[in-house]
Amino acid sequence: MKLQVIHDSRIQSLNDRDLRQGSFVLYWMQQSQRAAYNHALEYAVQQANQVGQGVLVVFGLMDNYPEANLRHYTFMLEGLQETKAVLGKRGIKMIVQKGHPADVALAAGRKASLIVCDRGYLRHQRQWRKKVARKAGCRVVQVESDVVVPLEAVSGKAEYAARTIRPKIHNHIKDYLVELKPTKIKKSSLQLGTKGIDLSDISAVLKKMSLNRSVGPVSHFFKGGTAQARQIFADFLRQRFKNYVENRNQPQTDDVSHMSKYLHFGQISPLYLALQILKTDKGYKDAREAFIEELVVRRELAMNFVYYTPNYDSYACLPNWAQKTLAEHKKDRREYRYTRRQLENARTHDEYWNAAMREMKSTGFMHNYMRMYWGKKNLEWSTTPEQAFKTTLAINNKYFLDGRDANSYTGVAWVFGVHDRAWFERPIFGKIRYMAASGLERKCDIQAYVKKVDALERQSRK
DNA sequence: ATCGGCTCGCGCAA
DNA sequence: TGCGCGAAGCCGAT
Repeated sequence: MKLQVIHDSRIQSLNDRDLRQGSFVLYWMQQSQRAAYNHALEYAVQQANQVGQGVLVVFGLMDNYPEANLRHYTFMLEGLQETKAVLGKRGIKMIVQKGHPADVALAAGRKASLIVCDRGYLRHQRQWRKKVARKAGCRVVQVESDVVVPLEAVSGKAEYAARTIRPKIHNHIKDYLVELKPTKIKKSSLQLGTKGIDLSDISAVLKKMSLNRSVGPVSHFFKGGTAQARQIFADFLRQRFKNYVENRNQPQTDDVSHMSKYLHFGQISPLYLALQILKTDKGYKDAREAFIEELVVRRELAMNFVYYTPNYDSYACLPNWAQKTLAEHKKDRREYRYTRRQLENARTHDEYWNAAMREMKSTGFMHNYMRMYWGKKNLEWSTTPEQAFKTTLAINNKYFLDGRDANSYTGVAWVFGVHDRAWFERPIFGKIRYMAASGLERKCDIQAYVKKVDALERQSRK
């Protein structure tokens, strides 16, 4: 049987240890929480087939995950439940165990011949993998499955802007837009004795966990899982894709893909989405290009940012020109100033901004165009830019299903000048790009957006 | 409705 | 070293 192609650039040994005479190959799943289009999983299957063993998949479910709350945990568990079931049908046992992910991986890996892990670009994700590689008694191999073009193949440094990374990505993208079909397994792992928690009742699992419950689930808007993601994306391609170019910056419409939350939890593969786009009618050339721009160029610029910028979550990550100009305007008079509480309660004088905040709280999502406006106003209405940065990131990560993503950190930093250029100097913002309510009125039907959010809020109260 | 100016720095051409 | 141009804009002039 022909092996599925996994480029060498996706595969990295994280330690120098050898394969061991164990009883299975362990796939420690953490970022890529899916059964399909998962290079780490397929690599593990290939390796297991070679030594005549099965693949055990383990996921570490942690109490009090930093900044996560009931909303995020619910969405994630909905996805994990499905992934476990789908893997089971393929003869692959998946267990979810409570504990710190690295500890769970190490414990499950004691009898493994080899540990395979997937890849994440945030600080803690990298630390966990490092720890497992250091302490494991066998070889640990990391397989990238979270971007279309592996980061190091694109660039070895923090890119300055979209325009600098764009040609570098397009130089390689063709090589990586290749199908990844499931490799047939030679030996089932379903008989392995290792026990995990029962995922059949998600609310029962959640009840027993220690976690922040201040923000409720949004399953009636967005349910977690690969099947849901595929369904939403298929609907997008069928109904909304034709409007994408015209409407993607029109917040009163819903002509967006809604994939970012599924991408964040690894429930859908960016490669799968890109390949689906290639299958669309060639007549939608502009929409195809615009979507690939968002999915690959901008998303992978965000990955590049967090990977090569150690302090991606602090104010000091901003470029010098941005910090300088904001410092020069620190003392400027602020006509409006709101506390974090006022902001979170959507109690500002600006009904457009309030609507954006309400959409975020009630659905776990905010239209992309409003995310920019929302962030820019946080900067305008905070006492200092440093405080604005902190508050914006905190609220972002609290309510968005895709909070704490590389795109969250990059999106917030963009508000303060990252990947952007200088503009006409004005109060508070200095040379940072400004956005105004009048711009919303000029460019979109912002009243219709407010009404849309009113309706969404009513729906969420039901 | 459309246009130019504003402004910084990267990366390429020379 | 010079020059073009860019993650989503604003504003005033025409």
